Amino acid sequence: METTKFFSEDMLSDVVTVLKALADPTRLKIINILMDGETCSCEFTEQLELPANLLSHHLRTLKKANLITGRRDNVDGRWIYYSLNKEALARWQQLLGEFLDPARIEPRKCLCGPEGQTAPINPEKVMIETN
Amino acid sequence: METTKFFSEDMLSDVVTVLKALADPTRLKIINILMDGETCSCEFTEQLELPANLLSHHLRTLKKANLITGRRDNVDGRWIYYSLNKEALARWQQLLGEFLDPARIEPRKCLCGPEGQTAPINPEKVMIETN
DNA sequence: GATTAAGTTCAACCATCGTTGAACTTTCAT
DNA sequence: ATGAAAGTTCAACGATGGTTGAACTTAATC
Repeated sequence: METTKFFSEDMLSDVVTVLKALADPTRLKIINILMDGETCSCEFTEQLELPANLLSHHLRTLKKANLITGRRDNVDGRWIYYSLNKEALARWQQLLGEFLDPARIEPRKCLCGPEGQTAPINPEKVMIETN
Repeated sequence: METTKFFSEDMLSDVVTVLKALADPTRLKIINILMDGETCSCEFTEQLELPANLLSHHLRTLKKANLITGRRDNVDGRWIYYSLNKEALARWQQLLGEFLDPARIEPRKCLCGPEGQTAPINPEKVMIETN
């Protein structure tokens, strides 16, 4: 008997990648800053006080998780602007919301242990057996 | 000028703890199995094919994140049953859902870069200046 | 072309984490 | 008490990941 899988095996890897990308205080702050709209890296270094290379590393991690995108400045190509991937965010909000949904929890109790053997929780079965 | 914080500083650590607890394929599977209701560890070892100590380690991580609870069998105290912490799950579903909400993304563009200096995006301001 | 500025990449370090095997604890059975 | 079973804890290993400083790329300026 196999449990119904929520995430397919190939999707599991993506889920873990995104969750790992989210599981860092600096990157959570980056995402929150990006909620204000397209942002240049000067705001990151100002608000996060990170060296440029470390900021680059975290942005790279978020990029690999497909959570953000970057584009170069039209006037001065040295500058880069970063934005949240709105579609990806919506997708993960939805998927994680469904996965964590407490309504999915079933009231079933495990019957394979000693407790389930000696004290069945099903009242109907008790009635039938005692008839 | 400071960005509006979504997670308070003390809460940030809890968020990271939960996200790190979730960011592992085995633990995601454990959570999904627990969606079927209270479960003894025999189901875990059967479905996950993990050595007992490794399973114990992952359950411990989920416990520390306050995502699951355990209780001993009433008949045979050697057995332990695990359940999802429904309230915690509901709370994180809510919080992560709000945090990731794409509706929070504002359309603002960064004006501090070269692009913003030479080509203002505000049409009104352009009208006024050319008048 | 040389120089400066914005970002990235690289190598190295250190901490964390998943994994493993063994020792240990707790609980029940004989 | 002795022994077995269910879980936990411990120590060690290997891999991953955040951090740092230096070298490198790319792009604009002189």
